[in-house]
Amino acid sequence: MKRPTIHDVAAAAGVSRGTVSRVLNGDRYVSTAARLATERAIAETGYVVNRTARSLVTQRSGSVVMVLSEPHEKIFEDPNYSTSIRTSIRRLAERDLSLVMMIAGDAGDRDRVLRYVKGGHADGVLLLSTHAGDPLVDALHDVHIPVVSLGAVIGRENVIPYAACDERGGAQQMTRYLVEQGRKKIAMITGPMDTPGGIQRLEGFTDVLGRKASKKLIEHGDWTRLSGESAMARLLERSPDIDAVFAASDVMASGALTTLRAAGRRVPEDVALGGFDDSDVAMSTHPALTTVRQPLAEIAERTLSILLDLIDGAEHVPSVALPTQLIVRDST
Amino acid sequence: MKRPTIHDVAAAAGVSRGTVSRVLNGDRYVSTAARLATERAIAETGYVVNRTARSLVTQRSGSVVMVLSEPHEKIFEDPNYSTSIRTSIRRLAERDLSLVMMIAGDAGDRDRVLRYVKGGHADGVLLLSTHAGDPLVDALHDVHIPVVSLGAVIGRENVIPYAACDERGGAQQMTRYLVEQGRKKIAMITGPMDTPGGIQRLEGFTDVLGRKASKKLIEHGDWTRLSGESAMARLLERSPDIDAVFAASDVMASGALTTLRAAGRRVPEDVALGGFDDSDVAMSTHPALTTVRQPLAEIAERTLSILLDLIDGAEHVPSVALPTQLIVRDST
DNA sequence: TTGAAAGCGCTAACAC
DNA sequence: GTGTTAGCGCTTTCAA
Repeated sequence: MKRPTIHDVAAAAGVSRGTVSRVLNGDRYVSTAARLATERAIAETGYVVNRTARSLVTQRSGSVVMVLSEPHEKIFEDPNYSTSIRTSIRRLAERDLSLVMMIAGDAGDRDRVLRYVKGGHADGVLLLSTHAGDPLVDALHDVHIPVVSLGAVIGRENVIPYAACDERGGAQQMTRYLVEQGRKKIAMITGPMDTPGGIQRLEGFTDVLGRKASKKLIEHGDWTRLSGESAMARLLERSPDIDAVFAASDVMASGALTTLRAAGRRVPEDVALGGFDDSDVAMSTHPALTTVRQPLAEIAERTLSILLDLIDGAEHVPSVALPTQLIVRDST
Repeated sequence: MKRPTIHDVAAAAGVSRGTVSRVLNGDRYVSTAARLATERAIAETGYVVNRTARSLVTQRSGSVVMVLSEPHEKIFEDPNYSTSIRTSIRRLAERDLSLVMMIAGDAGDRDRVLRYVKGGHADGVLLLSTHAGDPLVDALHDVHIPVVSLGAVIGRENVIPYAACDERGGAQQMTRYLVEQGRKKIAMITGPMDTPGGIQRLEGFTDVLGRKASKKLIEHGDWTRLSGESAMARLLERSPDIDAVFAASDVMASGALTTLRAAGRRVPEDVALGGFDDSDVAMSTHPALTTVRQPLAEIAERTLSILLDLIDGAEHVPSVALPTQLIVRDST
């Protein structure tokens, strides 16, 4: 049999389609009798609203797009995505909103996202890992749709609200700790310099070290394990007497660890190694990584809250930066 | 200004809405003149089709749901998800289908998924990590919607088509290799026994070892690192003279490694350690893990192909099991 | 408090 | 080849 429509329910309940719609949407102008009859009819017929039809008239899609702006290959290499995605799905589901995932790695992808949003198929956009200068950000903003970012969008901090950890403060914690441990020559492996984690963790590093944070002691990675390995190799070649390294992510730290070990350096005896994120890998390396924990689940929660507020019509919602925590393990 | 509709385009092009619809949908009965005028009008007005309106009449949603059946907390702990999700999004986007993600951890979740699908909001369902006996599987099957699973659904192998690696063969490869290396007392840490990876990798293990695969040498984990640690501890306590361990996943192997090291066992000298998946962690442990590579990207591709064929109306599409490859590193 | 009816934007059948 | 038109299933005035 065909799927029952509001029409069938109305017939079964002996009321009009308008009334059925009213009880469906919790309108208060419905008599108890009509409501009861309708509810019974809904149960009997096994009726399920057709969101498509509803969307057509309400102009609301009932879904949110999550845009992953990382180039294809690297997406998800970062273990941090997991928590964010899980949290987003859950929070959205509570509001009966669904999560549509899109990748925006190249121009074609960005175009697809834009068409999708312009087509009115999303009530909000959740940006992940957006790099500075991404044209999609402004394009999206022009569409006048609620947009939020998990982690700041460099250069658009004031136009796209976000929730993030205190990147700079976290990096300061780690650097200060390394200094307090008596380390004299501390190097850093940063993330990409067009991401907040790349820029701000380096800022925190130089905040503490001042002029001791010389160019020679800084290398850039791209968050991958492999980039950590090679950055560490360059660092070691240039400054063999390094006695500490702060990698801007645990994954890169794990890469650096491989290089250090291959070079015959003992960790932490010869070189102390610090990571960032407190992701799963931090526990699986040997020695386990001293790292900076960022409250990922809470960041995701807050990001969603901002988006939902925006969708509910809030004009402007402030961004938030949550405190990090230094987790000392065996690598320092 | 309001978003232009097919009506505006028709007016601008000087044709009827029907004609616009025809060029939009690639109908062949359109004169070149009309087509050109329409295309120009589309460009001029910045028109984007409203999929909602289209869905309402075509009864097609233009999206596919990916259902993650893992209990909430564990989702994504498995690094294998990443590749699957990425591949799915990409393949679907090529067909202009979008990917909606839903979690089905508890009864309420399953109900939501079912309502969504029954509501006609998905043209197909992609199952991930479904456990044996999951009631959602049969419920979904009853809805008569294309359903495919990434990895077999235990107990429903013949009703839900799937793509997977040759789980059993892969486990045989590893076990045989361990035997060939001269290991005498080989233990195994399996996955959950209601998943294909849990069951079939153990089968491969016993296939090779025969009665030497005694109960004493088998422990069950749940794919997490922690479960690998504790399973290893139980194994060691029961049989201190173990000289090899085959963990059904790299993540669990990395947990086992921690326990082995804490117990003073050298890997691989005292105990050889094999994993499964060839995920990122396999390279980040020390020593790097010997493991069984499963062609994740291809498995995901094939899964999507099956689903798309089904959506295109194919009656029955055969499941596939792709060959694995033994990757020898330093842990054996 | 309720019913009737006008669309939301699009596709597809039909007539020309 | 092309225009016209009848819905797809729902919400939301407008009257009553």
